[in-house]
Amino acid sequence: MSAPSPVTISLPDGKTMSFPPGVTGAEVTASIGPGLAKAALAAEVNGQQWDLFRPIGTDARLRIITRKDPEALELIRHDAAHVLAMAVQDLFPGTQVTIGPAIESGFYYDFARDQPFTQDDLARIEARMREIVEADLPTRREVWPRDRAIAHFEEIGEHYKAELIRSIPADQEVSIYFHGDWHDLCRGPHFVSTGKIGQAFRLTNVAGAYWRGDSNNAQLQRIYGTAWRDEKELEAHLHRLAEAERRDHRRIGKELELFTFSPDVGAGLPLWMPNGMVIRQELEFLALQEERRDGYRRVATPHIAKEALYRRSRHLTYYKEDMYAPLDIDGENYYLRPMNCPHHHLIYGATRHSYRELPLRIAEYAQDYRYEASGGLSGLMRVRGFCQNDAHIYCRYDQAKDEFIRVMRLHARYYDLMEIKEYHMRLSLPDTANLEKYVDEPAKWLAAAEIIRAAMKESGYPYVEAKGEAAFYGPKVDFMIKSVIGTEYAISTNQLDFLTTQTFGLNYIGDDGKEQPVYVIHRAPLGSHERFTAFLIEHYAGAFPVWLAPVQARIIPITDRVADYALTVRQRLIELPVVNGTAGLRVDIDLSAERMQRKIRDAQTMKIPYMLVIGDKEAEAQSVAVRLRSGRDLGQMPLERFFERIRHEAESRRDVAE
RNA sequence: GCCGGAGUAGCGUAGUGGUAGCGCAACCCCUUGGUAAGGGGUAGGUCGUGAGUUCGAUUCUCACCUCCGGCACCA
Repeated sequence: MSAPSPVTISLPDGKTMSFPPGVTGAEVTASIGPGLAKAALAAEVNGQQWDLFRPIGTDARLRIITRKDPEALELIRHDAAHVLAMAVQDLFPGTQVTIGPAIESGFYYDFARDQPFTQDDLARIEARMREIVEADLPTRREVWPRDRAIAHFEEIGEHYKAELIRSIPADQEVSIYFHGDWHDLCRGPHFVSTGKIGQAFRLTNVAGAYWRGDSNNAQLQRIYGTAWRDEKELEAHLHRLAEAERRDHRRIGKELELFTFSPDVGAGLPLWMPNGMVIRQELEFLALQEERRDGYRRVATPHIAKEALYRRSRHLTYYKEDMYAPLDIDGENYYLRPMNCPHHHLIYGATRHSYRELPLRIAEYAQDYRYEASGGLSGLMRVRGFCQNDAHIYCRYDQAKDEFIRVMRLHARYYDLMEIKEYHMRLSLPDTANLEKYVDEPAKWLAAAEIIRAAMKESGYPYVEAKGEAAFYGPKVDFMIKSVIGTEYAISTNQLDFLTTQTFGLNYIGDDGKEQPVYVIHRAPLGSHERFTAFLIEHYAGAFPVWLAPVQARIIPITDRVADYALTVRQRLIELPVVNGTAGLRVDIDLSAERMQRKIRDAQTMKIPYMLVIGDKEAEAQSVAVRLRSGRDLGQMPLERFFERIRHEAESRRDVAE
């Protein structure tokens, strides 16, 4: 980093410009080099817009950005990507460059090279990058005709670059950025020299990535790095990563003994342990209560079905790749079901329905199996066997919007209860340019999308639209969350289906005595047990509220003298009537020979909400000494008062503020 | 599925061409202790699975399984 001083820049018409006192002392850099090819339009200094010149028929701009500016981050990262490419080509001649953008928290560059980069290579590359930054090579921008650029990059063996330029319209010029002799096709902007990047960067990892994001293309090697304005920011970022790792549901799932996997069962097929099962059951019990309030009725259906069912449902047309191969039973193909809709549709179809009895809402926490791509499996977030909080609502066309809204409100109740705020809603639509993934009924797609838009508008929830994300049978609203490692998942869904009435012949008798088609809403506000629990583990960092905690209270006797009293307290807690509890309170007792401090530590490690310390004083007073996992000591509390407190928390599903 | 990396006791890890240590957990003994680790001892591993190379493989090679980081996929 250069010494703080006022900055003077020469501009194309010979004038120079110096910056006002406000930026004196700050590091000031320009987005394009002093070899500015064309004139500047405007500059931004400390957030203020400065008009400098009239445009001279060009898109070239001068923007002044100090390193303190948040925008500097993107420049630093983009510059770092260039310097990364320089270093790689310097150390590994013959490696072709492709693209290298700035991304959230860093940058990457994709290279074409036969040999993989090793961890040692990364260290060497990073060292070379530091030298290039130290050398402070000046940046220069040139504008070339497209054809010259293609010829040039082909000549120097950069075939990927040449291909990129070919996709630019023929009459356009392209900008080439030079850092010393090294140069790259680039739109810019860049700092005036490589020294402006600073040294607060790290190369983090290498990964495979397909050329132009298409798995039919060659696979390139992507080197990722992180870059910041100063060491402090870098440290803070690394610290955040470490914190995220501590919340990772895979790690906590192991520590708290919630679930496990076995190679002998298979990839993506989770085994729920007793502690994890508590969370499942409590979620299911919550769903049971909420759905009963909303008029749902429960059903139960098998995990498999014959091929004919999935032919009829169109799963074998649109969804076969995601299904496990069939089992041959007595010469017939049976499939593990990937969804529950067909089974539920058969239940609807088993009886006649009058318009008066609609909507009919049938619900089931139902097990599904999907043959997800092996590389996409991730802990409980993405699995091959899972249990969905599923329900299908069969209604009249004129009821669809209101039913959809009703489901949105159900989502809102769940999200409010669990204080889930970090998510966004996505209206998932078909890709009209690529309809083979979807049922070919353009008018019905439009009508369904309009119902959802109207429902979303009326309920007032913000959302974004996304093409190519719909189900094959209809559009939907997905609730998108991010895992702790930054991967986005749909955690809840609310879908509209116009196909089923045709494929399954589902209808109702209208007030005119004639058969009318039904509309179907598929919904899973709690997603699957697997993904939702994974999310909750990370959301709560394993410190579940009392209603979800596998163990809600642990009794810690200080001496053997009070063991009998401790056992009595435990039994009274277990038998305490709790309206919402699936099976009373979950309380255990630490009768080990360890010291109290040690027992407290063990309970803390398991993130148990309540530690009930019992010694002679408590036994004498028929009380418990209550410690919260936050570390707060609530002191001695009469038994009855503690019973009231924990019962209230379990029933309301809301912890008392600590 | 693809590219790369990795699999050693329940968990976290060290290590080696001559069949393996450490910490935590477990178990036993001593300690009966007042809010995050008292002390001592014992047991526990066919080093992911299978094949190959070798006098000898946990170590080297290959295949498979599983996991991790990305990419692609993701109702």
